[in-house]
Amino acid sequence: MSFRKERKLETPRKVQLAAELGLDTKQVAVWFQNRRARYKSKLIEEEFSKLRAAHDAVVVHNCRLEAELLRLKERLAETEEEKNKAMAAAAATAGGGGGSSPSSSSFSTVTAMVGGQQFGMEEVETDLTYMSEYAYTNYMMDLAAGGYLGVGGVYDQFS
DNA sequence: TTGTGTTTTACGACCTC
DNA sequence: GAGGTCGTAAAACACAA
Repeated sequence: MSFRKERKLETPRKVQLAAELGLDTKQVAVWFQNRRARYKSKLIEEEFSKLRAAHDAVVVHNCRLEAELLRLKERLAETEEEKNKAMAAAAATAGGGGGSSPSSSSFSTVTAMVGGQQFGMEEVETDLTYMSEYAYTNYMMDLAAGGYLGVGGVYDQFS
């Protein structure tokens, strides 16, 4: 009860407590030292738990962002393919009669929203260059198999 | 009963004021 | 020098097998 009120003891209080408990003042002092140590380690443990939870949430969020990026990359590739086909068809039907300029193609206006920010095709392409396909593949395979490794497992793969 | 893990008590080494 | 933290040994305790 005394420890709840005061983490450290003044000498008069220590002497008083020792007298009340029928103990040596040294025992009271040592008890408070040990009690402070336990209290401190408990606080550290709680702080660690909070940090770990925050960290795990960030890892999961990162996985989702990477998955979203890969989906965009795939969509980009499909769009590019359609664009090339359309341009080839246009060139074939024009038959050298002078068609429209390639730069006027509607495909050049394709954009994507990532994290609330709008990117043009080239920007998305550049960002996608840096993403980890390995991490994404493992993450999606785990989800598909119903054997999601948990945050720790995913984290291990990233680290 | 016993092996094992956890908690409590006590101490020495070192640090700070 | 008094009193603090830190690391650790030993005793006490809890509990599953």
